[in-house]
Amino acid sequence: MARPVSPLLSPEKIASAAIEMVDAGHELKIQPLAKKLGVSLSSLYHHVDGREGIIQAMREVLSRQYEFNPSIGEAWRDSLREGVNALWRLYSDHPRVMIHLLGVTIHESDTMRLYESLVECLQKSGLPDSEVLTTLEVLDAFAFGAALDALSPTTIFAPKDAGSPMSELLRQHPSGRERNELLYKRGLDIIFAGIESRIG
Amino acid sequence: MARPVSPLLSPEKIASAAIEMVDAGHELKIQPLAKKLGVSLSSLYHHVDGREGIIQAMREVLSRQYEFNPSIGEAWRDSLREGVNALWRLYSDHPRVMIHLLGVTIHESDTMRLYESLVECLQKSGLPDSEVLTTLEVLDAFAFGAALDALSPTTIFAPKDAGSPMSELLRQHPSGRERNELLYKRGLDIIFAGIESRIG
DNA sequence: CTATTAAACGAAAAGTTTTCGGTTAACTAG
DNA sequence: CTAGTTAACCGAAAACTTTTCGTTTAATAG
Repeated sequence: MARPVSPLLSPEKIASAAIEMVDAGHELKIQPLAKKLGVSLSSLYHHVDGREGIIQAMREVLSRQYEFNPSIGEAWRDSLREGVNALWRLYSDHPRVMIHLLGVTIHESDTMRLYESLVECLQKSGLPDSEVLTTLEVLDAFAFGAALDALSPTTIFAPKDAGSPMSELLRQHPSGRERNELLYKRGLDIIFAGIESRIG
Repeated sequence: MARPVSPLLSPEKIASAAIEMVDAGHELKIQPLAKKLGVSLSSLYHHVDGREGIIQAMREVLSRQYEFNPSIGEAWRDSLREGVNALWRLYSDHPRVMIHLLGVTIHESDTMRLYESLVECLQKSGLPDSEVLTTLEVLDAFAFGAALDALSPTTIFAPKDAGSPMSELLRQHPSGRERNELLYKRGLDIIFAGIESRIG
């Protein structure tokens, strides 16, 4: 086969397929990716610079996808919560992809704007300037950790002793996605309460 | 070479070398690992079940290394803080190893005991039973996220606009290890304050 | 003392990623 | 409306990694 009338591939198409693949729990392998895209293995190399290039492309596709426009005139609490939720969605929709992106830094262009919005919210909150960035980092770290938590097996804790204080609690504890979402919501509530107490 | 007088290898030795390797920022590859251990490639396969087996062995070595014995009669705040610090040390001493362990679940035996201690602290705090496990998960997710944050490049935020509100803050913001530790300490303070406000 | 198991090795096999040479379509000048 | 260049694809080979296998010899058990 020679050059087709319209291109079959593009960095975006490759990245999207790779994201699907990784989200589905598969390893990021080039051969299966080519098969999924219906092209030959070597064709991929005309659009991205190997495995590493595919990861870069995934990063770009995801940054573009998760924009955030804070509503004007909203209370800082609400804007901040919305903004962290956007971050959480980015992370928790694609935790497996995030692992590949860890060394790479998403922090740029579109995502940068999200962080800047969050900084503004925190400044409005009355938090001293010296604490704003660290607080943002705390929120980010929590959202990220909570998203990766979703990769844990459905039952995380499995105490040997059925009579332990933990076993009793586990009986009424949700699992799976429900557990993960509760963890995020509760954590955010706790951190917000913690921030308020620093302000007041 | 044939069977040596005393074995050159063991799962523990292999795991420790692998942990060193990964901590140093290298990929987990079998050939370099064998070289580092001064044995032939194939010898490793007598002690561990391939790559996956090495990861299991790393998990076991690390779980054993990070035990935690809460002091009797301490205030719950102090015990809880100490316990979370133990978790944080485990995660932040080896963030790159943690990435390999993500799907595998450390949560067992030694580490399990740590979680159980933390549950007891939280119960003593007066938090309603229905919130204890989720709160533990929040602390764990934060510690994990904060540890992975250390893998980010030294300067995380790099706004284009030098006059943005963020740029000003960045000028007085620490970087590298200092930044990461501040983030953890502040986050823990915030979460503790948040927990207190739920109790009170 | 002999049989079995353990620990190592080298070489081959299996699996993945990357490169290369070849083919044809699209684009760009003149 | 060519002719030359570039773009997009393919198949095959090369380069790397991981895993398996057959062989050698030391330790250990009966």
